[in-house]
Amino acid sequence: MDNVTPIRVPSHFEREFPGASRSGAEVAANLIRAADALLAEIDRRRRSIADLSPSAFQVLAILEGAGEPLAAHAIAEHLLVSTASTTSLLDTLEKRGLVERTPHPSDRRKTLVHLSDEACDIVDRMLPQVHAAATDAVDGLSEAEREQLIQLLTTIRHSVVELAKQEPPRPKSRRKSSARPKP
Amino acid sequence: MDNVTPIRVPSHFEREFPGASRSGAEVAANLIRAADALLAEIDRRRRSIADLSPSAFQVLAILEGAGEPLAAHAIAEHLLVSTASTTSLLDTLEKRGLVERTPHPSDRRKTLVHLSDEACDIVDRMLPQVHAAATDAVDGLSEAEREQLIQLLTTIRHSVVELAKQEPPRPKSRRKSSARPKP
DNA sequence: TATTGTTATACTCTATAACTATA
DNA sequence: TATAGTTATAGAGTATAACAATA
Repeated sequence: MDNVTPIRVPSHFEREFPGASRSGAEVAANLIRAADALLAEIDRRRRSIADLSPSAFQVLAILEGAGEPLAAHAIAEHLLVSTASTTSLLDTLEKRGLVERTPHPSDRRKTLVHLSDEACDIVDRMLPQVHAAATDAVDGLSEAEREQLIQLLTTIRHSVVELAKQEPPRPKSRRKSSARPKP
Repeated sequence: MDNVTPIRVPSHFEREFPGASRSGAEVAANLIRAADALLAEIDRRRRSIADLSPSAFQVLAILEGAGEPLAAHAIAEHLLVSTASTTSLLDTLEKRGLVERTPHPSDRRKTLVHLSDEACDIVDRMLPQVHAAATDAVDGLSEAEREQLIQLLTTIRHSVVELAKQEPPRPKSRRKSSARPKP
């Protein structure tokens, strides 16, 4: 009935991919799947409050976190998307009555984006759900294990950030497994 | 120069969100960010080989992993998307010369999807890159730490899978921080 | 000249519904 | 009646390029 076990990689893995680490592949698979499951659960809870896309929620959260109206380009920078994409997101939110755009008082190039009362209400109900999901997700871990996990994940993130600074690397060979099912 | 440190949550967190766990929020944030960084690096490496979307790569990987042509609905089931969406993905791949569709010999409702030689070549160059990313990402961890990490992630995934079976839960209150900047 | 925001256009992924052909 | 696949349509997020208004 309880079928959640570690994702494992077959023993011939390192023969098929010379230079690759089997435990590395297993860590990667388990990391990505765990994060994916958690994100899906968070998204499910957010949707139980309001049917908005993750990006739309993010815009609301950014505005709420700022505690004051922001110019559109500031939102674009937080989201790491283009200003044109942000315009499109804000159009959707404005149509739904969740944000309002007003001219900036001193710089007439800018538009200030405000949260509506309904949007504030959505964020106030959404955040406890999100944090409850995180709280429940780590229910099976001791405080020591949580801290250990944070450290291990940070080590990985550190390595990946370093990799991202380099060239996409040298090609490596692959040795195809000999026996392959045939049509 | 090396600025990757654990993501932390402010100390007033549990006051603002009664019932939520600060360490849970920290674990969640670090988990999601680490997975996101790794996925971005994997995607970057795949794109250095061929400019295809993650879904398109997944179709190729599914077909390669099967070792034989698959019917379209089988691909849809692996991808967890609708058959209509799969048709669209296959259309794109076919236009690029990466897959070919042929009629199923015995069941004339079905279409068999084959990888082209070019697609096989792309997958053969792509997989070593993906596995090298995973290998490099865990470079800083001992084998014992890797195994420990896999266990911790599996515990979390287990909890989340259980949560996903339940109703999206009871609303919880939020206590807004007192001092808020004003426009 | 640089910045801000919008429009126009295009592309991807995804979905549902309606439909055809086949089993 | 059920299954396989396609088409039609729609809506989301995202991007680039061109543009207007303002600094």
